[in-house]
Amino acid sequence: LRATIRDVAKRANVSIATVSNVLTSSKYVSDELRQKILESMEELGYEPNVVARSLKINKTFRIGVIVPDITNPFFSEIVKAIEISVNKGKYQLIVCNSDYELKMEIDFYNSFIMGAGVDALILVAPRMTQEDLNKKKGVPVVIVDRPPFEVSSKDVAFVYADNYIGASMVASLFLEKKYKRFACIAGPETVPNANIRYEGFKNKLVQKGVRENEIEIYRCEFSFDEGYAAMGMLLENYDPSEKMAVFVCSDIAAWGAIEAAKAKGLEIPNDIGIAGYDNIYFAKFIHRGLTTVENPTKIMGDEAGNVILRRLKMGETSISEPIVLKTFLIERNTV
Amino acid sequence: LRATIRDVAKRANVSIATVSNVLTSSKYVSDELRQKILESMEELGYEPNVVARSLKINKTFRIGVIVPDITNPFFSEIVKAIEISVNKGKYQLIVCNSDYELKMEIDFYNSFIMGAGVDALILVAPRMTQEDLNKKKGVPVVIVDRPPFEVSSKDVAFVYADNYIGASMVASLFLEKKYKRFACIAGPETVPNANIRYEGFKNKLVQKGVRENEIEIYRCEFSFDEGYAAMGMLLENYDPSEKMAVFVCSDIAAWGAIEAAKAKGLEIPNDIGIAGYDNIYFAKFIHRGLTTVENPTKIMGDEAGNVILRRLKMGETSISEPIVLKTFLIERNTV
DNA sequence: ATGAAAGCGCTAACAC
DNA sequence: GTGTTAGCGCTTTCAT
Repeated sequence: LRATIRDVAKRANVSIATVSNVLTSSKYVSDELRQKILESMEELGYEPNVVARSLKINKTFRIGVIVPDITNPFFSEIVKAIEISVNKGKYQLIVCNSDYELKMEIDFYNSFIMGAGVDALILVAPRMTQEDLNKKKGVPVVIVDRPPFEVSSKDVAFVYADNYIGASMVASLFLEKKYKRFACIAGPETVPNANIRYEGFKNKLVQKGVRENEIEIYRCEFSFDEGYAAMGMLLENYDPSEKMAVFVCSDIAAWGAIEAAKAKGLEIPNDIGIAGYDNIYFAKFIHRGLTTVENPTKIMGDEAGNVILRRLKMGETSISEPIVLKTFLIERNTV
Repeated sequence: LRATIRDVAKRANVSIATVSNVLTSSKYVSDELRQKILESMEELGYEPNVVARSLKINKTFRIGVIVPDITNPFFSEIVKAIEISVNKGKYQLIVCNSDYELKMEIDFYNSFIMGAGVDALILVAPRMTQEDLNKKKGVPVVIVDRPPFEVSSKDVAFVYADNYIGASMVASLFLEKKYKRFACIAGPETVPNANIRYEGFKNKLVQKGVRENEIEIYRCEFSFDEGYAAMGMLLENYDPSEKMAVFVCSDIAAWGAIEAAKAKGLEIPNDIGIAGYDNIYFAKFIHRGLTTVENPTKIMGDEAGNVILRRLKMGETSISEPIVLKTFLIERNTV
């Protein structure tokens, strides 16, 4: 059995309070006793029980992270950045994959905000409605990669980049490169940013004279496989001479789309132009460089962690204004 | 402030024991009272405090996972599989990135096995020495993707595939394809499997008549960047007519190596053959298909979770024999 | 069927 | 400087 603070106290002939004092160094303890206590700990192989401490001080030093799929590089980059950021404050991450499913996401969310097993919660690209979100109890939450909205609590923060203008920049590029037909393989309708990207893309095109009903739209999940499948549908009767450019909702789906196009024998960007979104680490090696839009995973994760740390360590009472990050086009070789 | 079990009891005019009984459904409670209690909970927005429960029952329903880098697809696939597996038992994952650093790994390990903040621990491709590992206290640990060794505790399990024969299969393929020169971009010497892969590769070659001192060896970390850099060194004065084949320690490093070769204008596999290891999800799309060896992430993660669940839920007292998984060559287009 | 009370391991206020 | 003690929120005997 694991030794407790009592065992240490007994062995060192001191009270448990004194042991606790050397543990937390909250009070001065004479060198003599401190030494004896340290020895006793050593001999007993004692380590404090973090659960008991958590109960007492009402802090767990753990932060919940809900993410659609850790296997998607975009998300794993964010999670990594969050971890690095919060490690500065000795916090650990409890990460949950919702598998892109609303129901799982909500289940995780509810279990976190209620059980009090975490000190804070970070939601990455959540799909919940505003209403679900507002069930929030005591724990501070920060929402990453989703546009901000009115929120009932002063304890919800947002960190994101403006996807509308990001998407409009790819529309401009398509026009500049003289493509004749346009399509968007958008993300799921349940994802706010997916719709925003589509809108930004479409509106810019329309504004420049493209007729709205000439802009094709497809939908797919943010995954390689679904990007591949969506492109397959799009290509069903496509003639390369039409010079089409397609904006795919995310890099990982764009990669799938590219492979689908290649499988059909198409040359990129000559037979078809393809742009992604996110600028994941691997993007520069996808088909000699995927043209995409920067979505700063490292900065988003870092800022999310910072917001939490300020709130938790420095006791900042209400949470910051939405943090909006820079976005820009990354021109490479697929458009 | 969050409501406690006392508040609920008071509001429902019952004792806290009765409230607890409806929470845990460990004892029969009359419908009348149960109803009243449920209502009170609803009205107060009560949810049990998981920390207090953990302290009492000495279970946290959390499992620590230490992984070199969640951003590496090989590892994120494993973590995902572990999560899916342990979710069956309502366990959550605390994931820590050691950033491939021994020191961080050991620090995380120690903090986990001592603090008792987790019910079990999963180490993915750890670099610790046997000695470090044996400091283990009470918590069960399972070690994934590392060859088993004698261990002091009966509470350590192993899940892995035989990397020695996996690597020897790529050597055989190289020979079969009539390559004339051979190199291995191995992983770090601190990683047992990195050495085993190198040995398996080299020994097969030697056994088939290649002279040992003709097999070049380079070392790099399991990352894209380091694979790229290592290949850069190897290529410094390489003449394509020499028909070299290089075995890179992991798919992600192999991808880097491939990009480095492409950057030098080399054609793969004509000017140089490259094989990886792991068969990550993306492998089939790296340069029209990376030739590699299956390292079953899904199965490893799943089995690791199962071992833990059996130990934790079914109270299986000592832990299973090492679980060794199938491995096989995946021939694609880079060799 | 329900309640009283002990106690999980720790921290912190208070007393000496 | 050190010790005594209450109590964090829950589960679980043991009475009744």
